[in-house]
Amino acid sequence: MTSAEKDLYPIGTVEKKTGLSARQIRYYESMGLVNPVRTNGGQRRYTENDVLRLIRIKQMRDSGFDLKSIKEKIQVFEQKLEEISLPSVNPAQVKLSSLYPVSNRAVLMKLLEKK
DNA sequence: TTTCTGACA
DNA sequence: TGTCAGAA
Repeated sequence: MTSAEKDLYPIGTVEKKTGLSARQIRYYESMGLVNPVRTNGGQRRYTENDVLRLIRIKQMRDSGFDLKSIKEKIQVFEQKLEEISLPSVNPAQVKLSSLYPVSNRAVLMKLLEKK
């Protein structure tokens, strides 16, 4: 199986997949909660990971968290991703299994499709 | 037709 | 957040 994770969705599809309105999706982006890429025409294109991230945001929102808390949560998450991505870090020094329930870094990176 | 930005209720 | 306008 080749690379089966290059799908990009327009905001309309994301609305259906997440249950959020385009208004909310764009607003969350302005708050730094998601970073979709843009087409030449300026339209937003979301990856599967952006969709999953938006679903998590929606769940947290429904759980009573304000956007500020959610934003902080995401920033901490991104920060941890950087840590485990640093080639200078020895796997033995990072208790990956205690941070995320994945068997290895490749799986995690694929799940989050980060550089 | 769909999406974009800005703006107003 | 919803929704309208005007443009792409």
